[in-house]
Amino acid sequence: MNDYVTLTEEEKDFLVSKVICRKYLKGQYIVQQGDICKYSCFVLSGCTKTFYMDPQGQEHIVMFSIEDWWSSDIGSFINQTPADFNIQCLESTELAMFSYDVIEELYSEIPKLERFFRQVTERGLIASQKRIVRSFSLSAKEQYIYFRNQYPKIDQRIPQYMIASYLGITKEFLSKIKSQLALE
Amino acid sequence: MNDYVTLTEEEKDFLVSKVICRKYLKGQYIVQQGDICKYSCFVLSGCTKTFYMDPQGQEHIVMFSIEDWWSSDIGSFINQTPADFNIQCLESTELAMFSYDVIEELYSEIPKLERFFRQVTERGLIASQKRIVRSFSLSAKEQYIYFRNQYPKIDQRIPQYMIASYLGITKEFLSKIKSQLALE
DNA sequence: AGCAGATGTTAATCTAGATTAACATCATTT
DNA sequence: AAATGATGTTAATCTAGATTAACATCTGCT
Repeated sequence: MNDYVTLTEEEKDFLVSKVICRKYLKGQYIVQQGDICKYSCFVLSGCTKTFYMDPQGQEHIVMFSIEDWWSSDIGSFINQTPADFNIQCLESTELAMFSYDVIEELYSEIPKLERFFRQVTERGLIASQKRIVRSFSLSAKEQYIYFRNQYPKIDQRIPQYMIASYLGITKEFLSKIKSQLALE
Repeated sequence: MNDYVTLTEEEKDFLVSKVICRKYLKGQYIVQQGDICKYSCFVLSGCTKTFYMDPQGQEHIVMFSIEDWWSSDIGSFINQTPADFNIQCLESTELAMFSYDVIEELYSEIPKLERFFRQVTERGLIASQKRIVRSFSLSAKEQYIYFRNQYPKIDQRIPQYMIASYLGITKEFLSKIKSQLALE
């Protein structure tokens, strides 16, 4: 965060006093579908997956969040409505958690943060739109190659079947793609 | 916009003095892929399509913007980098255009606008994420039904082959879906 | 009126990716 | 070390949606 906003000592103290730092264990849920998402979380260490469970019980992974990423169901957080997504820790994960009430307070106390969070959201929107374009202009194989480049480390940290779910394909087909790529 | 921010008379005057209102004709481009997107545009009347032209020359429609929507390549606008998308008018279209330089000026003169644009971006991000989820949890037919409900009017205003492109399917398959739905 | 270009439909064939199921590996637990 | 459960691979078959191509309609234009 230091890269994006410069805060005075008092502002820093105020911010730190309002943020909740908490550690979750592997497997624990930060948000469950249907809950109201009370916190917007900055990942200090570890890894989370954000996923949607469809009526047929199929899991669709929307994003992975690793160190220095944000993790929350923004739709639920912003409007304080039931979450569409589950967020679960794939590893032991440390979070800096901004609660809904506190974030409004932070905006009025430290107007620079309004700008900061606008920019965070802008980057999120840009990434999300790019993902839509990829999903309909690239083949599954191309998307997997893109994924591998985008997250060179994450690939080793999470199981293949979750990568398949993130890409919107089956684990069997991902396996086929990987063996194809190995031959090339 | 009046629904989201309350401005004093001076603020209103200042805003109006900085915004460019312009009319485009059907077929004209507001942004072309590779350009730097200089304006973030609010659609006063008419309709635009935002699309990506892939290396094979295939057109992929990312969104339609009608009255009261925003239309821009935010990625390009925010970072002042070459645009990934084309934005073209499907009808004669009136826009309120906020230039990159002016928007920064507006944020510092009228801090309330910083909040307003953060909220606009948040709503955009929520919509974009929901679209991703739909694209991998709904069949083409279900997505078309969703589209028809979401934009009951747009359906009559734009050609079928563009709707197909928006849905990420071919026009022939959309035609098949429509005749299936007509029988039900 | 008649022609050209843009849009829409139908039907036959093709393919990327899904599904199913059998088997392989690897960790944990007992 | 054997057993259980979680993960990964391979191969056979199936299907949603793509492609191609022929034919309608529906413009506007001369």
